[in-house]
Amino acid sequence: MASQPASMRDVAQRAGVSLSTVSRVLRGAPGVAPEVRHRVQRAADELAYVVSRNASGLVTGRTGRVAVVVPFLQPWFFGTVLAGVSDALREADLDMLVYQVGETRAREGWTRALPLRRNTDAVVTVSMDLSEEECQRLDDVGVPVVLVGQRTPDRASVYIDDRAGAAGATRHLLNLGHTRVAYIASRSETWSSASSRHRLRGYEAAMAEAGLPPRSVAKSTGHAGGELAMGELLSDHDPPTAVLAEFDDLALGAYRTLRRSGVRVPESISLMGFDNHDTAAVMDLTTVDQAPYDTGLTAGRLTVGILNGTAGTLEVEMPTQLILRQSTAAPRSTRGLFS
Amino acid sequence: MASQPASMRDVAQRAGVSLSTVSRVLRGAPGVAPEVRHRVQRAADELAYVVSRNASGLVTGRTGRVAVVVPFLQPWFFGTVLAGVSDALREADLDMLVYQVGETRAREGWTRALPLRRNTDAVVTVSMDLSEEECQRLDDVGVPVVLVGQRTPDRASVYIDDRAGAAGATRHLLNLGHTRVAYIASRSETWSSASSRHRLRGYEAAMAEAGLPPRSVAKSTGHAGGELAMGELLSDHDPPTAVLAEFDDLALGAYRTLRRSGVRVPESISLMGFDNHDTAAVMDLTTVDQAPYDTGLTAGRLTVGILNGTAGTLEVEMPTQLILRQSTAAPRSTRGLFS
DNA sequence: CTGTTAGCGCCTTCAT
DNA sequence: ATGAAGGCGCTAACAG
Repeated sequence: MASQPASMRDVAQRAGVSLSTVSRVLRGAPGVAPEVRHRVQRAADELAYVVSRNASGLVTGRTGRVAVVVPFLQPWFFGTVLAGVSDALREADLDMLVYQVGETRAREGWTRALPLRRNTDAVVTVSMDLSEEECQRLDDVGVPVVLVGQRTPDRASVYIDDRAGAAGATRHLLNLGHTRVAYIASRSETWSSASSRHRLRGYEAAMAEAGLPPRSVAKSTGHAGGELAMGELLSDHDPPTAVLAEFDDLALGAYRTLRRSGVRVPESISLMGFDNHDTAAVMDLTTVDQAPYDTGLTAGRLTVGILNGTAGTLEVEMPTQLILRQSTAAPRSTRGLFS
Repeated sequence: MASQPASMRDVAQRAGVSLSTVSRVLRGAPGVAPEVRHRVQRAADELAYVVSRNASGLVTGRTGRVAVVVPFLQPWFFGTVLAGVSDALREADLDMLVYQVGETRAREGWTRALPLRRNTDAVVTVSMDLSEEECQRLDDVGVPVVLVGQRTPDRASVYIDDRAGAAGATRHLLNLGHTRVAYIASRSETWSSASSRHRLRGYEAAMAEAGLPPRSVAKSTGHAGGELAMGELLSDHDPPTAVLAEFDDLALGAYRTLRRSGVRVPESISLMGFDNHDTAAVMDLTTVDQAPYDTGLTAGRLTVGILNGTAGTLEVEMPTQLILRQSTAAPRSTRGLFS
């Protein structure tokens, strides 16, 4: 039905007022008699009228839309961040445009390929690990940029302290009495993320602090990587009694190898992940939570704040939280703090 | 830099042509001399100019944007569907607007709350299980609606045959030689989804066909529901030797109960899920794949087709695929087809 | 093949 | 407190 959706003129006509009055009412602008305001409101409702952001944006210069750029959409993590961003934008009545960059990222100039220029009020990037040059190219679109999952000085960003999180996780294992604590890192052909580097450093720092030698393996990504890495660790001369993985996926892969080898968790080996993936809960895996939803929410609100000129701090560090489950325990042979 | 982003006029000036020529070039419209076309293109590139969809949409009546409405953004499933939709829309140079309805769904009139009216060329709903009335209200926004994960006669929709999928899964278990095959369903306080009902019916049909009595339990959703349901099944007089769960999450919960009870999978009980969730792979869970990415891709392309008036069939049924893993086997005591 | 003209629907002056 | 005019950046007819 409705071959032509109602326009502002229709509302004005129906309410018996002028266009400007309707505009004022719908925008919540002051200077309209309550009675009139009411009448217009009702006329708009009856016609199921909605302001065309297109048209209003044309004149105000604001689009009422925020672009969120993610490398991939599948992984649980991004969906969760997006949920947070979405909720925050909703509060401010902004729409969310989602761009999945994926493999095109490699290609030079993905930032140009996206029709960001005049179509967005702000850009939020999630885990994009942008170089300074890429950031500048984004600046060129002329809208505020908010970086999620990446800390960059003097830029609006929301991130976790990967280093501290990994160090805390390592200390948890050390406090249990473990002395041979190994680390499974990921390795990608294309590029190593800053987050990945920070976690490794956190582990190394905690080990150094305890005066213990670090031992880390990096095979590939995904649980395949975890499986292989754990295999290698098991063939060490003195296999570790505790293993921390860079993220849950790796830990689950490692877990699989352990199960197959008949090594019991946590009796013989304690295993820890990072991220608090859904599956970690099902598998009773001790891990580090980084609250991606909250990160998204915070980033969304920060974006809104910047747009409204009410933003305070531009750099927000989100806390990480140790989630204790059944996969870690004091080593059998050694006496730990809690045994 | 660029206090004012370049407009079409700037490009025209720089290329030494008129506005319409620039417009034609940028739109790929015919009737421009190759040489001029080239010159304009270059001018646009140099100014990093991007057409304002806002302005062009105002006159063409098309926004260049498609809204995708999902109940939630977190679950793996939706991210995967969105990835497919995103890729399809990208092919057609359309932007993707994402709306997470969440709990507001319950509230009357969520379809009004969304600024869909003049801001979108089409609406794609994912697993929204819309009532006829809700569909009609969506129709009122005056744009094509594509339903994903829901089959509704005479409406554009992309869905899987849940009934056939569940029946096939059940038959797999029957073919292995199982005769006591139970089903774990989900139960939500708020509403039962059509998909949920169809899967149950598929199971029942397959059992009936084999002349066996059905046995189903429904506790709650999530793995908690699976844990409880499996507990109940284990206390049956004649416990099942095979269990099919409505979706992987339930199956994983059930798996947890089995592990705790010392019941071995698949030696003592075969366990099957549905959906082919990430975790199912890690857990070696036999399941039914429904290729959510392909569903999204198909839905996206269908949407584009409808917008271009080149759409063929409006109802697309996506195939499901049995994924055989280690969690199902022939029953120990009975002789099955393959033992 | 190219340029000119008239709006698209709305917000913003400025008058009243 | 309200209305009338102008223009945001672009495309769709026309005219040349």
